[in-house]
Amino acid sequence: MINKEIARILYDISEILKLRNVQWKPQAYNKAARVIEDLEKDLKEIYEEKGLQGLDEIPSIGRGIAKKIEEYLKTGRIKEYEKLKKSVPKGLVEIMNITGIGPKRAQLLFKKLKIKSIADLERAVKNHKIEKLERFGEKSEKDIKEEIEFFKKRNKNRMLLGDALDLAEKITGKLKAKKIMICGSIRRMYETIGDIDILAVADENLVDDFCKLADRVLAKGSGKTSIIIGDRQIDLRVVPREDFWSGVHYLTGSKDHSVELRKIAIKKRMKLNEYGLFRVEKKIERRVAGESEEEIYRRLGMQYIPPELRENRGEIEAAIKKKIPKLINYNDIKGDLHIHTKYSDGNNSILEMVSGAKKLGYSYVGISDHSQTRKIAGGLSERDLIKEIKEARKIKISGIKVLIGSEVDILGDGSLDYSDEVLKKLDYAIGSIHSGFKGDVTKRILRAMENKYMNILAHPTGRMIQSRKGYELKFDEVLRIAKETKTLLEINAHPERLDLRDEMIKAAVENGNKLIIGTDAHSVDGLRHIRLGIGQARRGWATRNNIVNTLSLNKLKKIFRK
DNA sequence: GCCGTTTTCGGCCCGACTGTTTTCAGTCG
Repeated sequence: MINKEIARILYDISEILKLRNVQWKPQAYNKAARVIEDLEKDLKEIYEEKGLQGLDEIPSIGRGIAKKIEEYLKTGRIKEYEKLKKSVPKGLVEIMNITGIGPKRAQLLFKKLKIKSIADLERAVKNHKIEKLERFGEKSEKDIKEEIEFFKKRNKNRMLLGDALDLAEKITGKLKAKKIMICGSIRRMYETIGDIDILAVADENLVDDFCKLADRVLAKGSGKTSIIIGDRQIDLRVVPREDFWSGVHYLTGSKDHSVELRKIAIKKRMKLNEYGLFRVEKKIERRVAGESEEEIYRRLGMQYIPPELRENRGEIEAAIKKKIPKLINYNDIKGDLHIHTKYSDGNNSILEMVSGAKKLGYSYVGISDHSQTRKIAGGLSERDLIKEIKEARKIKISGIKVLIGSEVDILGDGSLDYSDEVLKKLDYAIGSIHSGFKGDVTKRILRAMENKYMNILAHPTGRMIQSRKGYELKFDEVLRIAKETKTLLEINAHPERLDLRDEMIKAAVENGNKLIIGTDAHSVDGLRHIRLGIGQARRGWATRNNIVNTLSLNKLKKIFRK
């Protein structure tokens, strides 16, 4: 997608401008780059439809940047960018990737020591040239040395939400505090995580105990401590009890959301920071909110905004108009229907998976092993499937009903991997694309949805976070036909998938499609990932009504009859 | 460079931590 390329250029321009001591513009370019990165629609498409005007209408993009985008779309380059690149030594921007080195220090290093790459910097450290510079010293040199080492082995990939959540909970589990909460992008259930942010009201020893977990301590203060574990940064902020919720709000972000709220506060002659919301009168500040997040939003004249929506993607406007929907809750799910067992490529028996589901408090559970063509995943022949159906039908555990389904491959021509005769014996069928990503996948999916036995379309885009882009899909078409054929769209909660993505869930919700959250669990442990799917659903503005496995089994069965 | 119920000009979020400082600049999130 061209958006990523353009965003990268704008980021680069922002960094170069910083190096050149240009005021304000770097922020403007940075903001525009972030907006473009997050944009659903292709810039090329927008430009073809509405021209320069269309680009200008995108928030944070004005005449200047719109013209540059136009130039890039037309010619594949931006003259001013080429010029800017030549104006600073290549590699100087790279140096700013070293933590602790910003534009000012990068410039100084270049001016005094002719340093224009990380390799140069490393040599200078070795020869103890840095510590002699003004405003540098022994400690700075040592820090830079460590940061270069860290930079080299740093895994630049962000963590998957599932992994980050597990790690964060492991850390908070080891700490003793009066109050403690995981904030940041984890609390927003963003699909990938950079740093982990934790806020606490301290017990004695909290900060010391936290530092004992560290491989490296980056900063240790009474309010803010940063450590590295493995190749991950974890920030701990400690606040007095009365500042806990304003602190949580601040640390949850997103940054863009907070900045927007602060601007609104200023217009109302107030000030928002991590200590609360303050009314400012004659230079005297009086706290008017901060006991709770609800209070902060209320005093700003808007509805409460749940963390999963705080991305400055329209939620603030909606909250002012009191149009924030009541999102699905984390305890609303009554059953999980995307589950694998030993019959195909799962690790546990049907009985073990059902017991695991029962422990989660579900009232029903569905088994869905792979179909015959998926040999690599232990796909079941028709005979084996009939055997599995028999076994599943025998399982009786009080309080939980067992359904038997299948995750059936959608074949190259859009037909399903079992005959209708076999599909008829199942309680439900999930259709999946597992191969042939290059072809016309939309066509295959549309045809498959016409099959009256296919109730659910699994992981609709086929993407794997950070490793596979997913197939080209005419999503509007899929939404339309899914609605027409009463096919449910899955929100796959597997940590590597989270498919549908948040914006697509929102589009589905707006279009009136019904959705279902499934874990794709291959073990009992995998069942707990349902919360990732719920988080994703919430990020897509989904309510209970949009998600069918919040319904009782009887109501769900009615939906299954196509 | 972007943006507008104080503004089409003049603002642009806000505070913590660190090192080298004698009151602060630079960097970070």
